[in-house]
Amino acid sequence: MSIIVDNNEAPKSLAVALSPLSPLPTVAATGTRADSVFDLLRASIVQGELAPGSKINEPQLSKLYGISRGPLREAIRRLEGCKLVEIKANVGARVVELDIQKAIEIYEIREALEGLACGLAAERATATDCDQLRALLARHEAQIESEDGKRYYQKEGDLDFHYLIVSLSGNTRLFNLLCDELYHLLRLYRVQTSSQPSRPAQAFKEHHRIVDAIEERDSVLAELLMRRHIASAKATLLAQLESDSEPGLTAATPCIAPR
Amino acid sequence: MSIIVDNNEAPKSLAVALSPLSPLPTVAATGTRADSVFDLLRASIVQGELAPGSKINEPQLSKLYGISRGPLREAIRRLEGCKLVEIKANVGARVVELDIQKAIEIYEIREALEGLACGLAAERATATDCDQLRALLARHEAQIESEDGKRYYQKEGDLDFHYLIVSLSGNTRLFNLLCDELYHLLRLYRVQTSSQPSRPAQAFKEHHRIVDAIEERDSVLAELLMRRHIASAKATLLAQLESDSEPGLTAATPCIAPR
DNA sequence: TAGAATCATATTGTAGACAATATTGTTGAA
DNA sequence: TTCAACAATATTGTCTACAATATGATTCTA
Repeated sequence: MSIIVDNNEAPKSLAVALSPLSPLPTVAATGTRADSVFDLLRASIVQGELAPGSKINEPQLSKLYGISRGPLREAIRRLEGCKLVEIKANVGARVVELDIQKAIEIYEIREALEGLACGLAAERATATDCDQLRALLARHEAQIESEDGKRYYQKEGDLDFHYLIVSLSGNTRLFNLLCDELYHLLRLYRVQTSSQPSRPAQAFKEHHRIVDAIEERDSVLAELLMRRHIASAKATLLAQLESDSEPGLTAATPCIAPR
Repeated sequence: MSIIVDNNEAPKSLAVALSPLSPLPTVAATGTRADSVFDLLRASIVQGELAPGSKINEPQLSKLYGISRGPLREAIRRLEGCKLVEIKANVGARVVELDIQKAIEIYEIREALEGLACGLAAERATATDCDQLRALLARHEAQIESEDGKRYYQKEGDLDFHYLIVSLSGNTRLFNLLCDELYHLLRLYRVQTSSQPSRPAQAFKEHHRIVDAIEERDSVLAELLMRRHIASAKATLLAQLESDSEPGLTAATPCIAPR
């Protein structure tokens, strides 16, 4: 069932590049065309290849991916469910436009949900789970040495940590909510503010404290620390967005617009 | 904003009865067929007309609603986004099966999110907003007198209150998350445990205390009270689900399966 | 020239037919 | 009788074509 799209620019072939972003193995394997294209489109949006605010042109994309508009439209509906595109009847879909207001809303929600997740993780994590957390932090410490690793840590490594915590919460709906929806939006923001100095060292320290609390089964503290951690991240992001907002938020984004 | 449920069996015509459940006016007006059928299907699922676990048969439903499978499939994708159906590739969609585990997960999330919403509402609510809340409570008090009103209060009036609080939070994404997704699932649970004695008087008292806190701009207290309120509701629901679980949760549901 | 109405074009929404896959029932052998 | 392989059926996945709507350009009028 290999599908080969041989155009040079923009999105890649269906088989390759199923978002190297996802730390957890997604199904994919035997999915439908609609599923594959959903993954590809999501990756394109999240990586900024489809610029925020840009139009989703169905005939164009269906030609690009080599599928008909039927499954494409289903994929777009799923993207709508993830809040990555907005659909207006008889007009079509556009990639979501990010702004400071939306960032605030997302981080308010994230703070509540990850606080919950972290508290639950503290109640439910086994010794093995804690080992896993420590191992992840050790890896991050190593990566944080090099400049490349630092950049990775800022971009994806941080999310790795949060993925793991959320999965340890044992609440699968919470996991889906955060990892299948919110985190992809966060990536979109990170692409936009890619020139950040950020605060990897500080974040790393906070991660350690959070794991301490989880190991001690202190769910109240774990929740509190995670909420603070996210509040800090929010402050950092907002500061960057505000400093960028004058020159024009969307204009500054890397954008390979579909012709 | 009266809510009337007047259908006897199964889905209705496209024009009529676009889910009388939604307290807030949804767009609908000029939507596509896919939008209309989405609303109808969601109402059918939420009201238990399409039994939990039952198969979504595309040719059947497309004939029933008088549309082709294209827009129907888009509607089903949207239902998947709301977690009301589960889709397996090459097999199809089934109405979600509710169980105690899922109820726990939903209420854990709800507690965190509505706690957040209530805290935000306390920070942001204007005097007019508070008047609105008081007025709603007064109406509920009147309704709670009669048996019919009591039943209404248990079923929908309670959600009215929560809708209002969430809308006062000023966080539109939070509003969508709760009102467009979670609350519909809650209704599904309520249909299943429709024989409940419940605790309307107690809930009413708690609502009043919550409004007190919001009026006093005490966001920490408002969050705390809301979380407790939902924790109580969760305990009530779980007790009912457990008492029903022996005779068979799904078998006991009212179910008018599509022929 | 400015604005409104009209027309041409492009894009979305929908329908129906076909292909691919899963499900069900049947037959045959052990 | 039971199990497995196979065939028949039903259902999902996909494609193509057409209808409905929106968008943009053009023309006409004030």
